[in-house]
Amino acid sequence: MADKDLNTENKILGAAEDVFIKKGMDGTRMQEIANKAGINKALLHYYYRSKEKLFMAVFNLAISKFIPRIEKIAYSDIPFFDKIRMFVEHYGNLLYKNQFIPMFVLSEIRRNPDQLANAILSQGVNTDAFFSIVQKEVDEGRIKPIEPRSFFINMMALIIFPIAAKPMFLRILYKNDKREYDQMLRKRLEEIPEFIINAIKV
Amino acid sequence: MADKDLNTENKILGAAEDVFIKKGMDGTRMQEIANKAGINKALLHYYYRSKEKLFMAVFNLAISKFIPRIEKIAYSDIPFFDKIRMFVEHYGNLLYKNQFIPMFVLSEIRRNPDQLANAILSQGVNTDAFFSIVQKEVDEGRIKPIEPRSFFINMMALIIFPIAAKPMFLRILYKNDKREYDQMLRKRLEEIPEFIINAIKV
DNA sequence: GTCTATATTGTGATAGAC
DNA sequence: GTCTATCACAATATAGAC
Repeated sequence: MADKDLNTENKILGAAEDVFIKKGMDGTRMQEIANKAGINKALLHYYYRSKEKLFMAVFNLAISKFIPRIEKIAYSDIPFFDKIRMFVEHYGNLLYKNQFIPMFVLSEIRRNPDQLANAILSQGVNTDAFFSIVQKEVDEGRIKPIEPRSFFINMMALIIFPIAAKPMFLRILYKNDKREYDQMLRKRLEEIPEFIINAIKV
Repeated sequence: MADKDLNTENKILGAAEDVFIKKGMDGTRMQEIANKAGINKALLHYYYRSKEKLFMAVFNLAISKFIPRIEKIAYSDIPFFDKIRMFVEHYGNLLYKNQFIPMFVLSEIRRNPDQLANAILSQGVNTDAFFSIVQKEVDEGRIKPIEPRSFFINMMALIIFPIAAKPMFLRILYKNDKREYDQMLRKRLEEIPEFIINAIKV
């Protein structure tokens, strides 16, 4: 972050990403962003008029990178269970490498649900592709009856929750052993699809 | 809240619970608590010396009410799968009736992990009872091999995540229809145990 | 115990020199 | 474009009257 060879605007955005995503809107100080970017507070306001606008730039950037893009996998020509495996592997890895993202998004939406949910919707989440293939599996009797949205929520819960709740589970169940916790998270990426498949197969 | 027949200290604590649990430490203003309690700011400091101390009172109270107490179910004399059903039913209902609790706990632990995880640990979470009965089921070949902590996390994920992420899923998947979302949450309490049982049964 | 008034501090934002 | 200095306001906390 804040590399010497970036222009000032990008240095600011990079530093703002770091701080906002770790600490959230309310927990972030403009001073900390300025320090991390190697400039002073006044320049933040020169490039982005307010904290709110800088935050929205970071939020929209985060959303654009971390919204699940499932159309490609959904419409690909592989068996349904392999689609599950591929999605969990792909999306789980993305979040594993960016572990602060889930709590960032959840916290900010809790703080300001209407505006920020709209920010997500306006970037075009496309879950319909996923829902229709799940429904088709159900209709054709290849998996147990399940409401596609519930199924989606189950899958996201199993992927996201252990990352979002890491600060808690790490201390309460794993004696603050970060290495072991991350090992568990990686192992989950293989176990979750099988867990799900066993749960729904006929 | 702030009923006329409560003494001042309890009026304050009740009002503080309402506000802190919805908005978190950073999002809460002492003025709002005072208003909701029907008193003025100075009295808050008379009873609780600082915002921090008032917050800790609320946090510890929340923890004492919402930590899962699994020993009783774990050691009861019913089949393992019925224990799962009973726990999901019981704990799920508790959180369903207190839907702000999960994000409150997760957010605050993210903000201040060491102090607040200790606050939880010092109230004595007892997950060992649960872990040992899961391990026994595995050892005796009645369920598929699974690490007890992973299993616990899966179960908690399926119960908690749809509540914690409600502000997001409600708007993105349910067109802001609160009634339908709550209906889905209640229905899940019956579906989750079967989902889990299918996933692990041999 | 409860109030009003005020002190104190922190922080987002702006003015103005260079 | 970038800086220093400063403003303006919000929020916690305290003093002191009753």
